[in-house]
Amino acid sequence: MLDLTSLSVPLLQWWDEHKVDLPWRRGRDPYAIWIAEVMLQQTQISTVIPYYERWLAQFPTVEHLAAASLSEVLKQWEGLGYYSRARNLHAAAQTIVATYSGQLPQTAAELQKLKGIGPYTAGAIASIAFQQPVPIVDGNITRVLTRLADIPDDISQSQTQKGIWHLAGTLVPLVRPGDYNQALMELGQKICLPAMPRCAVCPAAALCQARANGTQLERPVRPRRPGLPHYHVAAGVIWRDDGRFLIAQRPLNGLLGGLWEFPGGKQEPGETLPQTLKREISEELGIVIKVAQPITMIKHAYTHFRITLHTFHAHYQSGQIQHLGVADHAWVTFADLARYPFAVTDQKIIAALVEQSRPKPL
DNA sequence: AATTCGGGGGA
DNA sequence: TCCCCAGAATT
Repeated sequence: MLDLTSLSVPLLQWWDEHKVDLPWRRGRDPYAIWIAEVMLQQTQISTVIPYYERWLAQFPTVEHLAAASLSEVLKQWEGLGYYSRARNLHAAAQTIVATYSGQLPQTAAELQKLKGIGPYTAGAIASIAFQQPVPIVDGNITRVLTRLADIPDDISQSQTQKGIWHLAGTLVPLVRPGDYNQALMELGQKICLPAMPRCAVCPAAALCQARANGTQLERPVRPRRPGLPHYHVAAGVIWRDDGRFLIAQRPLNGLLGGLWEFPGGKQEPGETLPQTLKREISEELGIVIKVAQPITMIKHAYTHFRITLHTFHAHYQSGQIQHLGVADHAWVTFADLARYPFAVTDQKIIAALVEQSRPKPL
């Protein structure tokens, strides 16, 4: 049987020499580490850094976050994706203030009771902020460990995941567990790369079973993903006679929950796009509109499907607005938009509107 | 156990 | 294009 128990020694030695300076490594504030770990869920470091800096400036403590409104919180998260993370951070902050006296719990088990904190984030906070010798497993560590132990099983299977977590648990050292966990992730990020692992400079190369077997590029084993469906979506900038236009807030749960948008929806078979828009506005808001000229067309890929978003000018005609498929609505001017959190596609619509309303050069 | 949640970066 | 990313919650 393979012996990886000595892994932490060369790994920590490598990390002490090569570790990257990151904003969340400059202090020991558990709150700041929590924010960083949640932002880093499924999100790359370079994407997170500017959001992290702005967040801590706006919400420097858990009390500041707990006291903020959901709109303020979503506005700070705007563009980062997986918006339930922001809603859960907000809710967990209020729990921490109300039932933990404003202090994060120190054990992984207690941390995991908070909204938005699962096995990874609980282990990360417990080991990095509180020096608890508990394991973590993320995408990087999954790749490193399936290579070190040359695990041939499909990592999407819960049985395989369980095995990887168990292996990770046997490797965590009692000294510097947080540094060790970060080092293992950074090894995956800098050395044990998905398509081109740099085995020649890897501090764990001598221990690596996949390297010995020549199977590095076949680890980890993932299932194939089917092709993504493609939808056409119509959205409207619906004008009222006083020069204001309509925006709507999406339901708090589900895709882009709580974000604002130009209302509309998916095209159904046999429909023209203007028909789609008129129908969706009727179904979601209960009003009748007249669709006018097209504004712009935007392509966007989500995790499980792709869309082409067609946006039109439109005019309010009749009916009283009801919240049939939206959480809220507002009649606004351009100057109002800065206060509302929008998804990236709708930010592009706004940019197109601004561009078209600017006087054209001759 | 499988699906649903964003958006960007890199090969 | 496709893969990948310091995953969690829901069904």
